[in-house]
Amino acid sequence: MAVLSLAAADGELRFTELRRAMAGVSQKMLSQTLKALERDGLVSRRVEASNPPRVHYRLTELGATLVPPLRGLREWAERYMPLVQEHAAG
Amino acid sequence: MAVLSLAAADGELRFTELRRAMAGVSQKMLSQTLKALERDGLVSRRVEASNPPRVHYRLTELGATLVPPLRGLREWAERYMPLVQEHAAG
DNA sequence: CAGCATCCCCGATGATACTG
DNA sequence: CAGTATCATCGGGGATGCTG
Repeated sequence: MAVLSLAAADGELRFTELRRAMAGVSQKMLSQTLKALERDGLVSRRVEASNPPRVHYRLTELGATLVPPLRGLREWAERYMPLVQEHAAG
Repeated sequence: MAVLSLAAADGELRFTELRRAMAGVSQKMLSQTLKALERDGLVSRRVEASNPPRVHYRLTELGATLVPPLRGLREWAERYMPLVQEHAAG
């Protein structure tokens, strides 16, 4: 989800911008997720040494390769999750 | 993963066949997962009343729509996970 | 064979508070 | 602003044993 938000931005996003883009995700989880994505080489992190500091995230080339498959899943969910929920309910 | 195994079989699979196809998944989790997939309308279940009983699973039409996006993810993983692991290690 | 029931534990996650 | 640290919870999931 963070990957898709960064892809949609088509460039860099700051931490707080990501938080806004991903409502319902706690700061802790977003922080952990970004650290993991960075460790895995999918996202790169750039710190702007101002006051207050600004931290910018962007997809790496490797991270960008993940975007199409993730989009496929999200599109499936948007199209079919209503049917799934209907079946699960009834 | 169960969905992809069923798709690969292009028909029905019995419980034990699914277990074999998905090494590393406990019986409990496979059972829970299949029940959830059935509840969600992605998988259908057919009980052959023999002794011992045989239970067959197959994808529904809705379940089949999920196959292409899942294949996309799996293909990404096969291609790029080695790079991810290398980055995470080094 | 295909599960369900039970026990148990650990790790993921939230809430809250603190920091450079 | 962009985190880290600490505490508490709670549920996912393994191990095991039983059953129609």
